[in-house]
Amino acid sequence: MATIIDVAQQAGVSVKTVSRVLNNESNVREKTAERVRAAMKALDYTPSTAARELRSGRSRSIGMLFSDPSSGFQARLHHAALTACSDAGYFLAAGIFDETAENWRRQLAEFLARTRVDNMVLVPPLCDSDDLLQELVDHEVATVLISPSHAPEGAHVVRMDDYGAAREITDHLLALGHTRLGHLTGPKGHVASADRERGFLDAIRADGRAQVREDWIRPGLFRFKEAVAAAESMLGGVDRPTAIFAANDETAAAVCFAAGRMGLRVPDDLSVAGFDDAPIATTVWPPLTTIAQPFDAMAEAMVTLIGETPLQGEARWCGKTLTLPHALRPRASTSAPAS
Amino acid sequence: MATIIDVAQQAGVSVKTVSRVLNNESNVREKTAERVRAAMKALDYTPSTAARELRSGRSRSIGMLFSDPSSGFQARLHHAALTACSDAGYFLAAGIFDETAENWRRQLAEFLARTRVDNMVLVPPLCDSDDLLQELVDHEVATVLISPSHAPEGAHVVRMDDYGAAREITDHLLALGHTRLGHLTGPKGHVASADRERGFLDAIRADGRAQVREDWIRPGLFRFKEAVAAAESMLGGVDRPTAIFAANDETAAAVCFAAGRMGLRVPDDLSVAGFDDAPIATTVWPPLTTIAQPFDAMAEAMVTLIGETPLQGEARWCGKTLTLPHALRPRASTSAPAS
DNA sequence: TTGAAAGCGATACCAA
DNA sequence: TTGGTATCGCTTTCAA
Repeated sequence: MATIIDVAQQAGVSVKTVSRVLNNESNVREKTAERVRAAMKALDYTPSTAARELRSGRSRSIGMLFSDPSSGFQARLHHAALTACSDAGYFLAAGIFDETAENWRRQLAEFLARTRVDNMVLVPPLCDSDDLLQELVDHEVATVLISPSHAPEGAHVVRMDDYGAAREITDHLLALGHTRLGHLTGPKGHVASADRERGFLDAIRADGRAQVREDWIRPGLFRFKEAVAAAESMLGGVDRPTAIFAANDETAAAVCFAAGRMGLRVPDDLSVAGFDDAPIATTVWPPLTTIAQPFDAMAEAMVTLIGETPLQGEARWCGKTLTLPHALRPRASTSAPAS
Repeated sequence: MATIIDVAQQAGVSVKTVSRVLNNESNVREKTAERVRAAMKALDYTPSTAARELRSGRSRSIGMLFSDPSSGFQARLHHAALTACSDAGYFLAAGIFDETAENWRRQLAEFLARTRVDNMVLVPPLCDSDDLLQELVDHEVATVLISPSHAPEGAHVVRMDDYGAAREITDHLLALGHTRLGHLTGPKGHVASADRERGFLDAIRADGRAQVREDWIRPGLFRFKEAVAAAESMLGGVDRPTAIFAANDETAAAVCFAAGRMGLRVPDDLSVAGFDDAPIATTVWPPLTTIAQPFDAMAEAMVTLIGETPLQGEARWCGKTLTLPHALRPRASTSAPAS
């Protein structure tokens, strides 16, 4: 494997000049830089990460902590982060972290010592732990929070607009002609699903034609079983909604399940919309109309933010908030109501 | 952060001795080693990965390539690998790899150059690409294959016993008293699901009481929609199975869905069993009886194998095959048939 | 704008 | 069983 010395010889310059080109330092004549780049390509040169890290003290790794990597949300974010890091030449150092463990501070210290990252990404629900963030600040680790409930000082935030997305998907149902709309909410205390409920309500009120029916807003709690029960009680009588928006895709699938059990066909007799564009949205039949969270864009934004964050100084702790655009995915589970 | 020199001074020995302790070399007097370990603990010393990698040329990273990280199987393996690596002090360098891309060789070379791993783990379906394995051998990268269709020369294999697991879950249904058993197969060419079908058939034949009914063995193809159709045609007549074993959990969920639509209750009117213990197995209601793949054990085995693999020499290419025990997870979706 | 030399923190080789 | 010293590939410092 070629080293920086080989490149320097090939290009007829000093190693320092090669290093300058490698780090995009400005004070290199363009012609020289060109020659160096050609030499790199000719020798198929890749700089040694180990050597760079050793000497510079800074690592090309970004830390990412998961509390429950089997959760679909975290897994998808993980994947997106992997891709984004790989594209930007970073390394993703993922770790499992148990925030409820007695010795979590020690766990964290070990992770930091082993990986030597100086940037960290926290995904829900870890991103809402102020203690954890404080500990990271104490370790001088700059942090990006993904979709936190609130935006604390001293951390960057990357999020999507749950409220706006919920309005949009509700508007989609209204535009199809539905005026009898039900909603399955998420768990209490889950800020994103509170936003989704608000979006649902505001969309209906803004539209004017439909009415908010308190008994058609029920807890789905993000759980299949509870959602089936809620949907069944909502769909039981003759006076029932023609469309239901569930706060996530699992509970939307549960609505389809309940509808099937009651002899209602989706979407002919009942339109169903979900949220997240989780794998289940396209495994069930019919596939679910839903909101795709901008995982890829979030991951890219996070890498960009980290790239812009200086290694030290005041500016390191100036948090920015980025809100990324989601996408409505209309699929076969929603259609105009039967007249 | 403390360095090896600090530790050496604190312990009153040379750096080389500290290095020996660090690497568990045998030729250190136990008393000296003890003193060194005490010094390490006192100084809260963590060796610099960068320096170790730079000097030794070997990396503490294990590469893992995914073709589709959103697949549940790959995601769960990824998680398990993450935990196992973290426990064993390795780093997991995960990468997205597109085996169908024109320039896959270049992709691979870049991954290897950037990560400098000398051990790689391949998960399905990548683990069945002989070209990829050959390329890794050419790059001197020792490889562990997870659940490959066949065991090629020059790679370790870690797998589970799909055939035995299918027999076991079928025996579970037989033991409950079912004699009318249906099966939803996976896609053609998917070796694991062919094994599952064989296990199903052999269990029935060995039992003797039940009979194999060709028309109760239908393609589920691992897809919800197809599985719903297959289940509906199987359950349509009065002459229908009292239990169905689906080759994975998604299609087992589809069977529940179809049953609900036809007014059959699970498990009272129909027992349903799946395979994989995927998230959907516990999201749907009732939760599915299924087979848990030994992801954690596989990941640990993979790390152990890699730890035992020498860095060079003939022994590096002697493949071992490890078959790990699965677990039957009896849940509410199966019960004795109504008499 | 460019280069020479020192050194990051560990391991390897050879010597004691 | 132990220690001294060169060295891995790069960045940093200082000088030209």
